[in-house]
Amino acid sequence: MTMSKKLSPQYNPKDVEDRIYRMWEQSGFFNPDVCVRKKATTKNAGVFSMVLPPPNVTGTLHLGHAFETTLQDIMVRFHRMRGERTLWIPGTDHAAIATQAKVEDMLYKKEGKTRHDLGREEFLKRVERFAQESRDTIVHQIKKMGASLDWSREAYTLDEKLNLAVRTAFVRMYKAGLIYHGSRMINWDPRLKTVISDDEIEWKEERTEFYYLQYGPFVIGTARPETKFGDKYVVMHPNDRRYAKYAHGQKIELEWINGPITATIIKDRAIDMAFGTGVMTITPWHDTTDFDIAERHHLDKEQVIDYDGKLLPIAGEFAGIHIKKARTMIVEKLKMKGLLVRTDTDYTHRIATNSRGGGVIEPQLKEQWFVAVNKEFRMPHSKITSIKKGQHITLKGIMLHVVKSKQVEIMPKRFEKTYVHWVNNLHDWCISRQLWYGHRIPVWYRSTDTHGKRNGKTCVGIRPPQGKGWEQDPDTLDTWFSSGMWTFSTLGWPHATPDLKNYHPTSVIAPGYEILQLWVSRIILMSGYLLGDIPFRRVYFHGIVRDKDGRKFSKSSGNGIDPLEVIASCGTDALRMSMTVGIGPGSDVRFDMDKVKAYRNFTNKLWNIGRFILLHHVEREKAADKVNFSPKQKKDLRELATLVKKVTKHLDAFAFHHAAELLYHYTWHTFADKIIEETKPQLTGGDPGKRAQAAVFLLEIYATLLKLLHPFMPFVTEEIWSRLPGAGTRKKKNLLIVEQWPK
RNA sequence: GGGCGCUUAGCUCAGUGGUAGAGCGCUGCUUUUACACAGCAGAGGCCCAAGGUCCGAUCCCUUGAGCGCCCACCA
Repeated sequence: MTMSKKLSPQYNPKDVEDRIYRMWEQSGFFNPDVCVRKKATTKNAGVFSMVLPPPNVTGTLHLGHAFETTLQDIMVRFHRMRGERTLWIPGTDHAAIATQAKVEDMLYKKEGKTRHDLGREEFLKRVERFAQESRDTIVHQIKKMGASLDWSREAYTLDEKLNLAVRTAFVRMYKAGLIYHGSRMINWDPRLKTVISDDEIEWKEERTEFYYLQYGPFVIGTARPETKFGDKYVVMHPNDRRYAKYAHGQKIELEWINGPITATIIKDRAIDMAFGTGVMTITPWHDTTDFDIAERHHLDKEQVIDYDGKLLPIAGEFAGIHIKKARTMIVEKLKMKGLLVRTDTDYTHRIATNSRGGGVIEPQLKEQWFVAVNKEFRMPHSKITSIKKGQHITLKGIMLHVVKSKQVEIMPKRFEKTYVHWVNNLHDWCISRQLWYGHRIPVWYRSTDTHGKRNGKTCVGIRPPQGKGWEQDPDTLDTWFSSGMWTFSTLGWPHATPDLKNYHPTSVIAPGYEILQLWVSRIILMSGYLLGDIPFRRVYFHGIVRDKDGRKFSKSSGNGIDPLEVIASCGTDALRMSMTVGIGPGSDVRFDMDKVKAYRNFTNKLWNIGRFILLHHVEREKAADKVNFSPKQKKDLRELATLVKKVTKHLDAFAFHHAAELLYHYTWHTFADKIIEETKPQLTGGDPGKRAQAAVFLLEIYATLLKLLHPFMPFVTEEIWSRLPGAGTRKKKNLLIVEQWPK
């Protein structure tokens, strides 16, 4: 009776959660090595391993992270309780461009300075400081979610350990010819002064004017007259009868923006005869399509816009003017010269912006480092089924093969199509960035001429070369290059560590579907080449958490909710349940505080069932260890056994929403509403033996429920568990986190 | 222009080839000694539309409508 007095009629998560989490941490059970040592599992037990998709150190976590963390922790706790050697690795991502942009922004707002005012070294110190603060906040938030991560293995994508992995990867891929330095069309952000990859682009619709210009005998259409200075090729379809009298290669004299020029006729099938006038001029330096046409016909390519977004001398009187300003001026001049035929005003087109900073992307022809995805190479080693060592293959080939052959299973299945489609259309991956925060490219040059042209020696190596005069490439690597190695760099690669041997390939990875291209596919690529292996057996994609009205959470709409606020008002267990029940795999979630409250009520219900049972605990003391159950009780226990089977089956199938709902329903509407109510007369009756028998019976079911509910609601279940007397046949009492999963 | 997803109770969403489910909300009763963050009772649905397959469809197939997302170099 004494214990029950301590229990208040309302469960108060604030009194419980931090204490319980500390207890788990001190127990060491988040670490599988400790689990083996303390006999919570064995050396030869099966393995369940997973990496936490590392959050960016750009600030704080949002409800999407809470959702993601919940799903993963459910898996991890389930597998740990099943006695598997369970490892879940935490960490954070330096998120090069996002973090740098954020710090630059703050620096400018607070001090009016740019990164160049501070210099590379000082600026990086600032970024490091910011990253460290973010990392602390994030770790705190993750712990508040109850995540049972092995903090002794925490990693950061910029750790020296991971930096070695990155350099090693770069060097190996370079030597295999899979990383090359070359001049290609890239996406240039004039604001952040860096290149970004195709996948970092965010397209925005924009209404602009569409101009029809007189170009000699032709009329051409354009939305961007400010790029047209260098246009000296006019292209049309070879089958276009309207222009049959013009021959490929024919020269035409015409009056253009800044005076007379000689244009050359080009016939190319890329032209859409039905669009506009069926004729266009090309700007090969600043447009992918135009570049391809120019390549096919060996045409000149001239830069028109510089890397600050200003026009170059080729623009004559407009040189030095920013393209934003230049457009109206140029249109004005065209009008004066009578070259403007007409203007459409309701033209919408899509402009590319940098999703990490918002700058408008200007395509440029520029030298960068790339990963060649379509280049054939000999597989250096392979654990992948039906790809042999020495076999000729491409990176794209590996990426497709492991998924199509189900060595990597994508769930829900519909995302497999997205993956395959994306990989099929994959272009070479631009991995260099003109940023300061990130992994420095492990390439050194000697003797550069005054124009910055490398006419001397190049050294690509894991360590700096010996001798004088070597200068390291100033650029850094795409943040996804290092996070693409996350599943194995965190386990110690390139060293052959025990962790790598024990826990790789990982069992599952559970990111949001929006990160399929950016991250998941990159890990498969990197792991496929560098380890000749799959990085994980399963990808379980979850959806996006939206607000009550279905909008995405974002800073601009000011609808962000801090998970910690929700936890403060309803507790972590309630938040976790609300992000589990009723959410189909891969579907988006609308966050609703009312739903959290509903599960806070459930948490309280579970708590009060415990209170009630403990109230009658004294009766149980007098009972024999083993009691005989009545036929009705046996029937109830059989029903419980069925529940155990169903819940286990659903968890194995990643159907967390089903498992949670079953448990919710059984606990409340079968156990509390029916079984307990039916047992009450016996429990409060005059026969002490029967009273004790009833208490044992209820405790039997309740103990099983606490175990089943633990992955979903770890705090309240562990707390109640710690107060329960030994139930049924249990001899020694463990922490619930390592209790054996019911069979 | 391709591809994908969604359309089920007032709201948010699960779900199944055989008379429809949850949470919240709503109505009525109950301050019963675990819980009012509760209990009991209840109202509420041509499961988007039209065809087809089937003994039988909300679930499978076809077409269409509305909404949403992803991908794509239309100047």
